[in-house]
Amino acid sequence: MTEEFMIGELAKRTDCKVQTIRYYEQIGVMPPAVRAENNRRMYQYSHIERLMFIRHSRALGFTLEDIRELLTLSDQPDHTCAEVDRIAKNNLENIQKKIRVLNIMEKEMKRMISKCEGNKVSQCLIIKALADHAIAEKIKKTSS
Amino acid sequence: MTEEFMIGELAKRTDCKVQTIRYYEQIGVMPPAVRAENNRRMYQYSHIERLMFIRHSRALGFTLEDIRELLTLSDQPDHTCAEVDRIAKNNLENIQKKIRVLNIMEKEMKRMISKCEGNKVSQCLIIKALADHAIAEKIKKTSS
DNA sequence: CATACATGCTATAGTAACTGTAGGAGCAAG
DNA sequence: CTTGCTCCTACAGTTACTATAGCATGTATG
Repeated sequence: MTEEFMIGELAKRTDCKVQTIRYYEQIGVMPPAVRAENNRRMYQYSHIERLMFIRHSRALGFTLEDIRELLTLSDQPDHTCAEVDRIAKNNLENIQKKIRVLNIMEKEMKRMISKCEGNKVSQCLIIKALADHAIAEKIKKTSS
Repeated sequence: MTEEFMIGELAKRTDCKVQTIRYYEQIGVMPPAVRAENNRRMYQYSHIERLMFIRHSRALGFTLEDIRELLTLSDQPDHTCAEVDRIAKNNLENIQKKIRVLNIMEKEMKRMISKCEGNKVSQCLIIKALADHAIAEKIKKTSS
Protein backbone atom coordinates (compact mmCIF):
# COMPACT_ATOMS: atom_id res chain seq x y z
CA MET A 1 0.00 0.00 0.00
CA THR A 2 2.24 2.76 1.30
CA GLU A 3 5.10 3.10 -1.07
CA GLU A 4 8.51 2.57 0.46
CA PHE A 5 11.88 3.59 -0.85
CA MET A 6 15.51 3.78 0.13
CA ILE A 7 17.74 6.68 0.97
CA GLY A 8 18.95 7.32 -2.57
CA GLU A 9 15.41 7.81 -3.75
CA LEU A 10 14.62 10.15 -0.86
CA ALA A 11 17.76 12.08 -1.75
CA LYS A 12 16.66 12.43 -5.37
CA ARG A 13 13.13 13.49 -4.52
CA THR A 14 14.28 16.17 -2.13
CA ASP A 15 17.45 17.23 -3.91
CA CYS A 16 19.42 16.54 -0.76
CA LYS A 17 22.57 14.45 -0.54
CA VAL A 18 22.47 10.99 0.96
CA GLN A 19 25.09 11.87 3.53
CA THR A 20 23.14 14.91 4.57
CA ILE A 21 20.07 12.79 5.26
CA ARG A 22 22.14 10.41 7.38
CA TYR A 23 23.60 13.43 9.14
CA TYR A 24 20.12 14.79 9.88
CA GLU A 25 19.17 11.44 11.34
CA GLN A 26 22.30 11.40 13.45
CA ILE A 27 21.61 14.80 14.97
CA GLY A 28 17.95 13.99 15.40
CA VAL A 29 16.14 16.36 13.06
CA MET A 30 15.12 13.35 11.00
CA PRO A 31 13.72 10.37 12.96
CA PRO A 32 15.73 7.13 13.10
CA ALA A 33 14.77 5.38 9.92
CA VAL A 34 13.03 2.01 9.99
CA ARG A 35 15.43 -0.59 8.64
CA ALA A 36 14.71 -3.32 6.11
CA GLU A 37 16.05 -6.83 6.72
CA ASN A 38 19.26 -5.98 4.90
CA ASN A 39 19.75 -3.03 7.28
CA ARG A 40 18.85 -0.39 4.72
CA ARG A 41 16.87 2.66 5.69
CA MET A 42 13.30 2.61 4.38
CA TYR A 43 11.26 5.79 3.91
CA GLN A 44 7.74 6.87 3.05
CA TYR A 45 6.08 10.02 1.80
CA SER A 46 5.99 11.60 5.26
CA HIS A 47 9.76 11.62 5.24
CA ILE A 48 9.82 13.62 2.04
CA GLU A 49 7.60 16.19 3.70
CA ARG A 50 9.73 16.42 6.77
CA LEU A 51 12.96 16.65 4.83
CA MET A 52 11.47 19.29 2.54
CA PHE A 53 10.51 21.32 5.58
CA ILE A 54 14.08 21.12 6.80
CA ARG A 55 15.60 22.05 3.42
CA HIS A 56 13.23 24.95 2.89
CA SER A 57 13.98 26.24 6.33
CA ARG A 58 17.72 25.92 5.77
CA ALA A 59 17.38 27.73 2.45
CA LEU A 60 15.77 30.59 4.37
CA GLY A 61 18.67 30.76 6.77
CA PHE A 62 17.20 29.02 9.80
CA THR A 63 19.77 27.13 11.83
CA LEU A 64 19.31 23.45 12.53
CA GLU A 65 18.61 24.40 16.14
CA ASP A 66 15.80 26.67 14.97
CA ILE A 67 14.50 23.89 12.77
CA ARG A 68 14.58 21.43 15.62
CA GLU A 69 12.35 23.82 17.57
CA LEU A 70 10.07 24.50 14.63
CA LEU A 71 9.58 20.79 14.08
CA THR A 72 8.77 20.23 17.73
CA LEU A 73 6.28 23.08 17.62
CA SER A 74 4.66 21.87 14.41
CA ASP A 75 3.92 18.62 16.20
CA GLN A 76 1.85 20.51 18.77
CA PRO A 77 -1.11 21.81 16.74
CA ASP A 78 -2.82 23.41 19.74
CA HIS A 79 0.17 25.41 20.86
CA THR A 80 0.06 29.10 19.95
CA CYS A 81 2.36 30.01 17.15
CA ALA A 82 3.96 32.82 19.13
CA GLU A 83 7.14 30.80 19.41
CA VAL A 84 7.17 30.16 15.69
CA ASP A 85 6.76 33.86 15.15
CA ARG A 86 9.61 34.68 17.48
CA ILE A 87 11.97 32.26 15.74
CA ALA A 88 10.98 33.61 12.34
CA LYS A 89 11.43 37.23 13.38
CA ASN A 90 14.78 36.42 14.88
CA ASN A 91 15.82 34.83 11.63
CA LEU A 92 14.69 37.87 9.70
CA GLU A 93 16.77 40.09 11.96
CA ASN A 94 19.82 37.92 11.43
CA ILE A 95 19.34 38.11 7.69
CA GLN A 96 19.00 41.87 7.82
CA LYS A 97 22.09 42.19 9.96
CA LYS A 98 24.06 40.18 7.43
CA ILE A 99 22.73 42.31 4.59
CA ARG A 100 23.79 45.49 6.35
CA VAL A 101 27.31 44.18 6.87
CA LEU A 102 27.57 42.90 3.31
CA ASN A 103 26.36 46.21 1.91
CA ILE A 104 29.18 48.00 3.67
CA MET A 105 31.65 45.43 2.44
CA GLU A 106 30.36 45.79 -1.10
CA LYS A 107 30.65 49.56 -1.02
CA GLU A 108 34.20 49.44 0.30
CA MET A 109 35.25 46.80 -2.17
CA LYS A 110 33.83 48.78 -5.07
CA ARG A 111 35.60 51.91 -3.90
CA MET A 112 38.89 50.08 -3.57
CA ILE A 113 38.65 48.37 -6.93
CA SER A 114 37.67 51.54 -8.77
CA LYS A 115 40.72 53.36 -7.49
CA CYS A 116 43.27 50.80 -8.53
CA GLU A 117 44.81 51.42 -11.92
CA GLY A 118 46.63 48.21 -12.62
CA ASN A 119 50.09 49.33 -11.75
CA LYS A 120 52.71 47.64 -9.69
CA VAL A 121 51.97 46.21 -6.31
CA SER A 122 54.09 48.93 -4.72
CA GLN A 123 51.52 51.49 -5.84
CA CYS A 124 48.49 49.26 -5.57
CA LEU A 125 45.71 51.15 -3.88
CA ILE A 126 43.88 48.00 -2.92
CA ILE A 127 46.85 46.84 -0.90
CA LYS A 128 47.22 50.29 0.60
CA ALA A 129 43.55 50.46 1.50
CA LEU A 130 43.67 47.08 3.19
CA ALA A 131 46.63 48.20 5.24
CA ASP A 132 45.07 51.49 6.26
CA HIS A 133 41.44 51.92 6.53
CA ALA A 134 39.08 51.48 9.40
CA ILE A 135 36.37 49.36 7.90
CA ALA A 136 36.48 46.94 10.79
CA GLU A 137 34.96 49.46 13.19
CA LYS A 138 32.19 50.39 10.78
CA ILE A 139 31.17 46.78 10.52
CA LYS A 140 31.42 46.26 14.25
CA LYS A 141 29.02 49.14 14.86
CA THR A 142 26.64 47.95 12.15
CA SER A 143 26.38 44.37 13.20
CA SER A 144 25.65 45.06 16.83
CA MET B 1 65.31 51.32 20.39
CA THR B 2 62.58 49.42 18.62
CA GLU B 3 59.84 48.92 21.10
CA GLU B 4 58.97 45.31 21.80
CA PHE B 5 55.88 43.85 23.35
CA MET B 6 54.16 40.60 24.05
CA ILE B 7 51.14 38.98 22.53
CA GLY B 8 48.60 40.50 24.91
CA GLU B 9 49.71 43.98 23.93
CA LEU B 10 49.54 43.13 20.24
CA ALA B 11 46.06 41.78 20.83
CA LYS B 12 44.98 45.01 22.51
CA ARG B 13 46.45 47.27 19.86
CA THR B 14 44.78 45.38 17.03
CA ASP B 15 41.57 44.43 18.78
CA CYS B 16 42.26 40.81 17.99
CA LYS B 17 42.19 37.93 20.47
CA VAL B 18 45.40 36.37 21.67
CA GLN B 19 44.33 32.93 20.50
CA THR B 20 43.53 34.29 17.09
CA ILE B 21 47.05 35.67 16.75
CA ARG B 22 48.54 32.33 17.73
CA TYR B 23 46.20 30.69 15.26
CA TYR B 24 47.37 33.04 12.50
CA GLU B 25 50.96 32.14 13.31
CA GLN B 26 50.11 28.46 13.24
CA ILE B 27 48.57 28.63 9.79
CA GLY B 28 51.33 30.88 8.56
CA VAL B 29 49.64 34.19 7.81
CA MET B 30 51.61 35.71 10.68
CA PRO B 31 55.32 34.89 10.76
CA PRO B 32 56.71 32.68 13.54
CA ALA B 33 57.27 35.12 16.36
CA VAL B 34 60.72 35.70 17.77
CA ARG B 35 60.82 34.30 21.28
CA ALA B 36 62.25 35.93 24.39
CA GLU B 37 64.37 33.89 26.78
CA ASN B 38 61.28 32.84 28.67
CA ASN B 39 59.78 31.51 25.42
CA ARG B 40 57.28 34.32 25.06
CA ARG B 41 56.46 35.77 21.67
CA MET B 42 57.91 39.23 21.13
CA TYR B 43 56.47 41.67 18.60
CA GLN B 44 57.24 45.02 17.03
CA TYR B 45 55.35 47.68 15.15
CA SER B 46 55.58 45.79 11.86
CA HIS B 47 53.51 43.03 13.36
CA ILE B 48 50.74 45.45 14.17
CA GLU B 49 50.71 46.51 10.54
CA ARG B 50 50.59 42.99 9.27
CA LEU B 51 47.90 41.93 11.69
CA MET B 52 45.85 45.02 10.85
CA PHE B 53 46.10 44.13 7.20
CA ILE B 54 44.76 40.69 7.99
CA ARG B 55 41.93 41.95 10.17
CA HIS B 56 40.86 44.60 7.68
CA SER B 57 40.86 42.04 4.92
CA ARG B 58 38.83 39.61 7.00
CA ALA B 59 36.36 42.38 7.81
CA LEU B 60 35.90 42.85 4.07
CA GLY B 61 35.16 39.20 3.61
CA PHE B 62 38.45 37.95 2.17
CA THR B 63 39.22 34.38 3.13
CA LEU B 64 42.46 33.56 4.88
CA GLU B 65 43.59 31.90 1.65
CA ASP B 66 42.99 35.16 -0.21
CA ILE B 67 44.86 37.01 2.49
CA ARG B 68 47.77 34.63 2.30
CA GLU B 69 48.01 35.45 -1.41
CA LEU B 70 47.58 39.17 -0.88
CA LEU B 71 50.36 39.17 1.68
CA THR B 72 52.68 37.27 -0.62
CA LEU B 73 51.91 39.73 -3.40
CA SER B 74 52.39 42.75 -1.21
CA ASP B 75 55.90 41.50 -0.52
CA GLN B 76 56.68 41.71 -4.24
CA PRO B 77 56.53 45.45 -4.96
CA ASP B 78 57.50 45.06 -8.61
CA HIS B 79 54.86 42.52 -9.45
CA THR B 80 51.83 43.89 -11.30
CA CYS B 81 48.78 44.22 -9.17
CA ALA B 82 46.63 42.29 -11.64
CA GLU B 83 46.48 39.39 -9.22
CA VAL B 84 45.45 41.67 -6.41
CA ASP B 85 42.75 43.03 -8.62
CA ARG B 86 41.52 39.58 -9.51
CA ILE B 87 41.30 38.52 -5.87
CA ALA B 88 39.49 41.72 -4.96
CA LYS B 89 37.00 41.39 -7.79
CA ASN B 90 36.36 37.81 -6.91
CA ASN B 91 35.66 38.86 -3.35
CA LEU B 92 33.27 41.54 -4.56
CA GLU B 93 31.41 38.96 -6.60
CA ASN B 94 31.11 36.65 -3.63
CA ILE B 95 29.74 39.48 -1.54
CA GLN B 96 27.21 40.36 -4.21
CA LYS B 97 26.15 36.76 -4.56
CA LYS B 98 25.54 36.59 -0.82
CA ILE B 99 23.57 39.81 -0.92
CA ARG B 100 21.36 38.49 -3.70
CA VAL B 101 20.61 35.32 -1.77
CA LEU B 102 19.96 37.20 1.46
CA ASN B 103 17.64 39.65 -0.28
CA ILE B 104 15.49 36.78 -1.46
CA MET B 105 15.53 35.26 2.00
CA GLU B 106 14.55 38.58 3.53
CA LYS B 107 11.64 39.04 1.15
CA GLU B 108 10.34 35.55 1.79
CA MET B 109 10.70 35.88 5.54
CA LYS B 110 8.85 39.18 5.54
CA ARG B 111 6.08 37.74 3.46
CA MET B 112 5.74 34.74 5.76
CA ILE B 113 5.78 36.78 8.93
CA SER B 114 3.25 39.31 7.65
CA LYS B 115 0.76 36.58 6.87
CA CYS B 116 0.82 34.90 10.23
CA GLU B 117 -1.83 36.10 12.63
CA GLY B 118 -0.75 34.59 15.90
CA ASN B 119 -3.15 31.68 15.97
CA LYS B 120 -2.50 28.12 16.82
CA VAL B 121 0.31 26.18 15.29
CA SER B 122 -2.20 24.12 13.34
CA GLN B 123 -3.14 27.21 11.36
CA CYS B 124 0.29 28.84 11.42
CA LEU B 125 1.10 30.13 7.99
CA ILE B 126 4.81 30.25 8.69
CA ILE B 127 4.85 26.53 9.33
CA LYS B 128 2.71 25.97 6.26
CA ALA B 129 4.96 28.10 4.12
CA LEU B 130 8.06 26.27 5.29
CA ALA B 131 6.44 22.97 4.42
CA ASP B 132 5.31 24.11 1.00
CA HIS B 133 7.11 26.73 -0.88
CA ALA B 134 9.85 26.52 -3.42
CA ILE B 135 12.31 29.09 -2.18
CA ALA B 136 15.14 26.63 -2.43
CA GLU B 137 15.08 26.65 -6.21
CA LYS B 138 14.96 30.43 -6.39
CA ILE B 139 18.07 30.65 -4.30
CA LYS B 140 19.80 27.96 -6.27
CA LYS B 141 19.26 29.87 -9.48
CA THR B 142 20.33 33.14 -7.94
CA SER B 143 23.53 31.96 -6.37
CA SER B 144 24.89 30.27 -9.47
C1' DC C 1 59.03 36.13 51.84
C1' DA C 2 54.58 34.16 50.67
C1' DT C 3 50.66 34.35 48.22
C1' DA C 4 47.44 35.79 44.76
C1' DC C 5 46.53 37.10 40.25
C1' DA C 6 47.59 38.08 35.51
C1' DT C 7 49.64 36.58 31.59
C1' DG C 8 52.08 33.46 28.94
C1' DC C 9 52.83 28.64 26.94
C1' DT C 10 51.23 24.07 24.47
C1' DA C 11 47.93 20.87 23.04
C1' DT C 12 43.48 19.61 22.18
C1' DA C 13 38.49 19.91 21.49
C1' DG C 14 34.42 22.36 20.13
C1' DT C 15 31.55 25.26 16.87
C1' DA C 16 27.98 24.90 12.22
C1' DA C 17 26.46 22.26 8.68
C1' DC C 18 27.72 19.64 6.07
C1' DT C 19 31.03 16.87 2.51
C1' DG C 20 34.18 13.37 1.42
C1' DT C 21 36.62 9.05 2.00
C1' DA C 22 37.85 4.28 3.34
C1' DG C 23 36.50 -0.21 3.54
C1' DG C 24 33.12 -3.42 3.13
C1' DA C 25 28.45 -5.87 1.78
C1' DG C 26 24.39 -6.87 -1.20
C1' DC C 27 22.22 -7.22 -5.60
C1' DA C 28 21.18 -7.04 -10.67
C1' DA C 29 22.77 -7.22 -15.42
C1' DG C 30 25.81 -8.78 -18.97
C1' DC D 1 31.73 -14.36 -12.66
C1' DT D 2 32.77 -9.96 -12.84
C1' DT D 3 31.33 -5.14 -13.16
C1' DG D 4 28.90 -1.51 -11.35
C1' DC D 5 25.54 0.52 -8.50
C1' DT D 6 23.71 1.45 -4.09
C1' DC D 7 23.89 0.78 0.57
C1' DC D 8 26.25 0.49 5.29
C1' DT D 9 29.50 2.41 9.27
C1' DA D 10 32.97 5.22 10.99
C1' DC D 11 35.92 8.81 10.67
C1' DA D 12 38.47 12.90 8.72
C1' DG D 13 38.22 17.42 6.57
C1' DT D 14 36.25 22.09 5.74
C1' DT D 15 36.47 27.62 7.70
C1' DA D 16 37.92 30.72 11.01
C1' DC D 17 38.14 30.92 14.90
C1' DT D 18 37.04 30.16 20.33
C1' DA D 19 37.47 27.76 24.54
C1' DT D 20 39.51 24.74 27.84
C1' DA D 21 42.97 22.13 30.56
C1' DG D 22 47.11 22.06 32.75
C1' DC D 23 51.18 24.14 33.58
C1' DA D 24 55.02 27.90 33.96
C1' DT D 25 56.36 32.53 34.75
C1' DG D 26 56.07 37.32 36.27
C1' DT D 27 54.28 41.04 39.09
C1' DA D 28 52.04 43.25 42.94
C1' DT D 29 50.61 43.23 47.62
C1' DG D 30 50.51 42.01 52.47
